[in-house]
Amino acid sequence: MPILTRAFYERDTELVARDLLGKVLVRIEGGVERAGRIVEVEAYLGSHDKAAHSSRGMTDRTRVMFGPPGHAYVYVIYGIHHCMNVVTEPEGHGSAVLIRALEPLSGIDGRTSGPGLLCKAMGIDRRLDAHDLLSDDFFITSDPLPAKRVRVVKRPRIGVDYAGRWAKRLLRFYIADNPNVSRK
DNA sequence: CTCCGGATTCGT
DNA sequence: CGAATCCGGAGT
Repeated sequence: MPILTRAFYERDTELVARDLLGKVLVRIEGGVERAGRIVEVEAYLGSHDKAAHSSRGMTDRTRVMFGPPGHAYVYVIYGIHHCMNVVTEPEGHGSAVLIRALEPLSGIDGRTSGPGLLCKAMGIDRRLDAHDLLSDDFFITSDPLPAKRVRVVKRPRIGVDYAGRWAKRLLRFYIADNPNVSRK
């Protein structure tokens, strides 16, 4: 199972988002391995994207988004849940891909359809913010099985109605007919 | 320092 | 449809 390289992440964010579908997110903690196939993502294009956290400039929280690609950007939402992103494009761009749903593969207890739910099921929290995904305990690999031909659905991103015209962009991607997608 | 609101989820 | 519940970010 080859781990995705820095070069994979250091590309156009929409391409990375699309290519992450079908890849496998792995978290190993205390000898326990948890893994899930990525079936739904959203692209946040950079500081010009009004729906992206980075559009408010670099702050303590968003510094990771402006950092080098291939790192996790994990933040707390509504004081209750965590959301996980992977940083994309060259350092300084402020772009990332939000992981929104997984198909459970191994070691997973609980639901994985939704950004907060999958973080809970995978044991992902703020301690993993800024964690390098080119590491041996938290990474993304390509599918160990032969790549399937999947149809990708494009929709507006969820929960960003405040972002004006950016709310209309089709930057949410998911695998068609996959039952683990958070919503149709 | 205070105040506001959120890339969500769950229960009514 | 409203509550839960914390913290980042903006303003004083």
